Amino acid sequence: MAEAALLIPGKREQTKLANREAILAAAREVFGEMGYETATVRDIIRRTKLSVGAFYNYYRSKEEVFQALADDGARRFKPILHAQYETATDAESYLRAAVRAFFTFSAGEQESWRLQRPAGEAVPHANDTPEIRAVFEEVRTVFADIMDRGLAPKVDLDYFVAASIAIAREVCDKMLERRPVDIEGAVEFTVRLILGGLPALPRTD
Amino acid sequence: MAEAALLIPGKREQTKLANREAILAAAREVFGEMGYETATVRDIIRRTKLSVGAFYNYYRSKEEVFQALADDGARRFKPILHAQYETATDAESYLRAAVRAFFTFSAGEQESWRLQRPAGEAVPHANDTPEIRAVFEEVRTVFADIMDRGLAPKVDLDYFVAASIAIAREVCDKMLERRPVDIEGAVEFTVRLILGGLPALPRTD
Amino acid sequence: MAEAALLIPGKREQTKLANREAILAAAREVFGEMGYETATVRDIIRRTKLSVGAFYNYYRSKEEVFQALADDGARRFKPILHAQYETATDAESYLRAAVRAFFTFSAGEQESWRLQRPAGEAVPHANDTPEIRAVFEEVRTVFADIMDRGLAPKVDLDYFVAASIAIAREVCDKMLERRPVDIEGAVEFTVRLILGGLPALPRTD
Amino acid sequence: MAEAALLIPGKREQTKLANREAILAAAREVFGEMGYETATVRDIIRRTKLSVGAFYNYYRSKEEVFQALADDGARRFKPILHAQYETATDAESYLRAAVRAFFTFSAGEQESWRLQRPAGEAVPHANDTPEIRAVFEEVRTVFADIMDRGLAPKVDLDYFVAASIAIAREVCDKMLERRPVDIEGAVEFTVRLILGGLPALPRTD
DNA sequence: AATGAATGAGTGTTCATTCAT
DNA sequence: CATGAATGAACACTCATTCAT
Repeated sequence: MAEAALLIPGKREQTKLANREAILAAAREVFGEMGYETATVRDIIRRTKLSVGAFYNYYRSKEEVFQALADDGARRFKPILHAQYETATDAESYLRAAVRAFFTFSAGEQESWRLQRPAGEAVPHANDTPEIRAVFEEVRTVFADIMDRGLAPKVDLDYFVAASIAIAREVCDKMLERRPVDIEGAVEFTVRLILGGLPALPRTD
Repeated sequence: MAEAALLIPGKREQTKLANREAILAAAREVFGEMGYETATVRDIIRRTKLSVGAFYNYYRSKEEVFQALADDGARRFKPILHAQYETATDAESYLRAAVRAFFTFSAGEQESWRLQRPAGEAVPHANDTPEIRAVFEEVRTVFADIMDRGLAPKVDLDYFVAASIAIAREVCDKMLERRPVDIEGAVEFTVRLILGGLPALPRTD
Repeated sequence: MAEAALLIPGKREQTKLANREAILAAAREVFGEMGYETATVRDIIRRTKLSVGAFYNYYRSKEEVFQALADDGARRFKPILHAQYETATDAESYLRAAVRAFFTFSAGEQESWRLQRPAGEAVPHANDTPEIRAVFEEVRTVFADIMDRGLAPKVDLDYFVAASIAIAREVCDKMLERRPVDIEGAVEFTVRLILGGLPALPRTD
Repeated sequence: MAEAALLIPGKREQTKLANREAILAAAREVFGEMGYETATVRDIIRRTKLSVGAFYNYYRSKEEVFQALADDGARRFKPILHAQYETATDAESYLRAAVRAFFTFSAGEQESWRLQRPAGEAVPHANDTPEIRAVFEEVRTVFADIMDRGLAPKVDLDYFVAASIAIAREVCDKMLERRPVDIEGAVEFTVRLILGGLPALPRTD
């Protein structure tokens, strides 16, 4: 029985997991709708069967659940992104696959992160979220590799990656505002802008 | 002496102006460093020789300084932007001038909007500031005009403008992080990426 | 034991009730001593074992405790007043019973509403409290009825009721300042003044 | 010239006096409309040609102007009241004259002290104002004298004076709410109620 | 004297976090 | 572990009063 506990989770462990997940889901909604600062812990647990106290059993702070959310996104997205690289044959096919993965992922996050921005608050583009940072690092690594292997001209990598991600993020935003959501159109636009611009950039080699 | 009073502002008037400016400057810093929600009025006046009460002599609310800040930026930047358009002969020269103006302006804003992010808060890219919105509108108008006049291929204007601004903003950010700040290099990179990508984009005509 | 839980309230429930009552009592004192505007929420909770935050667990605002206080008084006093009317055989016996009820009630409110006036503030005779207004309405209705039934001469009802209540209130005040508190003497004085004066008043029929 | 200064006031003294009076008048309005606590010094000086600073040249505090207001009323009303006593031949004629004087005075105070009560605030019946207290003392003295001289039955003077004043105040209030304001009717009602009730009161001799 | 900007303690209220049950 | 009442620092904002001009 003690061994079993290590393998199959007891009811206790299951509820614990479910609760963690419930809080995370509620937090995703709430942060999306109101922004980190405006959202209160009570707003989060209200969308849950749990109590304020329980919240603190699962996360040490409001801050922590925010990080968890970000980490969660990164954990889910990074492998997808890397898988694209493994199977890609050239820069274009990698980029297209990666952008498509990102857009699909974002569209799937539903209107969760769709915001209804409070007054004049800064849009939580969450540029510095571990989630985005992970993506950033992955893309950077991949492009560095691609350029190293001579599959693309060498350019200012920092600028290029930052710009590429910015394009993707912004087009993604606009895409999600339209009905119906046209992922393929947005992917095409993004990829062509990035790759079309690439050869025109100042070389660094 | 009595006549002079009509022409040159008294010391009082001068201090008042200086105080207004001091609060605005402090607010620029504070909002930049902590974001609108996180920043407190006390944070702002702490960087000032003034008291809480004085803050409310100059601005009716925290919200109002924020707006004033935004308006101020828009007021200063939009004419510059439009002037470029008036003297530009083609899309490229306009874009180059506009981007250069934006980068120079931003560099001039010093490290005011330089950030040292608090905890896990969303970076105030201030996407929705009237300042940025004004820029956005101006750029959009200009590009619509350019495309109408056949000086550039017709593409999805919404995506294109959003992406262009995103590129500029992001490259500008990176540029400001480097020492020395190389405005011309950043301008060149930005313009080439945008205009290089433009012909590759899906046409809408 | 489980069954008992259904019948007798848990300790928690009891403390909550006690706290509500404590806040109400403290508020009664504080508003009595300083008036609504002057009294601060902190003044109230200071007379309590609770914290500022707890106050807002029980009442949504300073305004709400004030209303609760008023409603509480009205709820307790109005039925007493009306019961007197039901059992009274003539105007005098009703009036005497009602006045006695009011004086007894007021004496029972202890020195709660006893005041030790701050600076130059208007004494909160609380003329406009729902409590008093309820009394006012009740008395007015009864007297209208009495006059309609010819049990008393018809006079200016507005003046008469206002004057009667003013007399009662003022005599009550003075009564409470004396030691020992002589309810019967005060009742007698009040009733005789009102009913003695009534026949001398200008008729309106 | 130095002597003249003692007799006829210079321009300086005249403006000073006028300013004091202007503040007093504004304060009367403002306190009447908003109540002592709610009214701000700025509310007062705003109805004046003066500045905040000037306010403090004439009165040391908000509190002081309130007192001054009360004293002013007392100073103006007390002589009128006493004069009635001097010329009165019996209790009734004194009372009638005094009440009429009071009602006329109050009606003359215009809607100044007519209030537009803020939310649930205690009505500033200003029971404890020096003005009212002066009246109270005068009436008390006169009635004590009248009873001593056997011109009226001896009753509980404290109760009687308090009740009489309460009646007058309340009927005055109601009178001022009606259009047209009928001073004589109100006087008649008040006097008859008081004097009609007087013989019925418990004797103390 | 007159001005009105400056001051800062104080107000009602919120909310992340703790802790007794 | 779960609960939700308790806590108190913090917030935006007000206002009587002071003080440099």
